[in-house]
Amino acid sequence: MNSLKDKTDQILKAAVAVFIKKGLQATTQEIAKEADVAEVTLYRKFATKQNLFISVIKHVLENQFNSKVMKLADEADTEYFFRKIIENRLEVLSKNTPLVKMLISESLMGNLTEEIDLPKLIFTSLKNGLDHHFAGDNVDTELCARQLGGIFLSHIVLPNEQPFHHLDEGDKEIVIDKYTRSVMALL
Amino acid sequence: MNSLKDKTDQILKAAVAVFIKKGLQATTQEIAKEADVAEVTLYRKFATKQNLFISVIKHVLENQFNSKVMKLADEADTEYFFRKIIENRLEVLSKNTPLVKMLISESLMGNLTEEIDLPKLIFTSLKNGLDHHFAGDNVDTELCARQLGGIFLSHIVLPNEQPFHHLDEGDKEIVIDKYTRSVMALL
DNA sequence: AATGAATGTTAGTAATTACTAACACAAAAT
DNA sequence: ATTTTGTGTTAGTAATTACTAACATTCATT
Repeated sequence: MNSLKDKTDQILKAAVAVFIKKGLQATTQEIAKEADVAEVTLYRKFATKQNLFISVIKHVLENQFNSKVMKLADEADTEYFFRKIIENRLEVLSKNTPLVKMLISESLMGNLTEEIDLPKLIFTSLKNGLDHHFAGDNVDTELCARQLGGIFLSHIVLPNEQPFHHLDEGDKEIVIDKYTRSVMALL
Repeated sequence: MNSLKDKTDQILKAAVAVFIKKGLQATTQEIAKEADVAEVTLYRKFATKQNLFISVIKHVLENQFNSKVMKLADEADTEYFFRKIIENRLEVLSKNTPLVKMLISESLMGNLTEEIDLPKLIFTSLKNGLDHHFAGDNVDTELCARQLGGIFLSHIVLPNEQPFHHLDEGDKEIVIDKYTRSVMALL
């Protein structure tokens, strides 16, 4: 028999894995099995599947997608600022592609817009950083944020290997440079 | 009682509407009700829900997303070429946002990748046009296609009103111009 | 008028699934 | 030692849902 240690983390961890594979349609049965707990334990801790789902999403948003945009926004050099944002976000995204795919999918389906407006989160996180960096300047930060978001989305939605895994370091820098130039062309 | 005219179109039309709202999770009951036919009629014509779903998607892909990219690719002026692609695709997308959201969502969920690889469709449609236009030139058409795709995706996934509905014609041209410059910056 | 094709109606099956109740048990806290 | 807490087990309910069978009906064609 299992120990009596609190199973909450165990459940959350398993739920992430299962929700990534199947989205909100995943069953509590599957999750319980993956977590190696009784199904009822899951209900005792999270009451409903929907609630577990939301908990999982909040959990991963807090722990795995902390944006560096604001920290970088203090940087004086705009080109460097852009390059670093792009570099950092593509890095994070490439390590969480299945998760992000699921999040976007569920968001587009309207399965989490009430509690968590993911597109808005992405967008305003970028826009706030840009607003900070370009404070006082006459820059269309909304368009820039959209463009940056588009670059990231293209790497999630469009077909591709893990970004840059097929490139050596030199080529990778060239690509990020090009992205940077393309965003700067909006200014 | 209803006429005996073939109900196939009626069902397809209703199925589009319902699938847009609920994705593959929509029930045949809902679709039959929306189409004002008996549920069994739907099964007699499409055998399974999955099959109806695929039929619907093939139908809309053929009828509503005919790409102009190839036609424009003959255009000599690269800047004009880009501008026209962007203009046209954003126009089409803005008129089909809910549909495209559903398609992307289901694609990311893996509910249609076997039969229809939507990301690949989008990507290769763009890339083929670019390859044609830049034949012989040393241009990273893959990166360009990704960038264009990113612009379109940003308008689907990120929060925004219908693209350009809040802008007058002059502002709209400015934005498309900026997008064009940003893609040209990749060359 | 008779036939056939397309559709509707009614009824049902079998599987899934979110969620609950009741009781048993083990370990930690008191 | 007793209580409390966390968990497991078994059993179940009520709802949903893809899909089918059998038969009735209506319209168009001949």
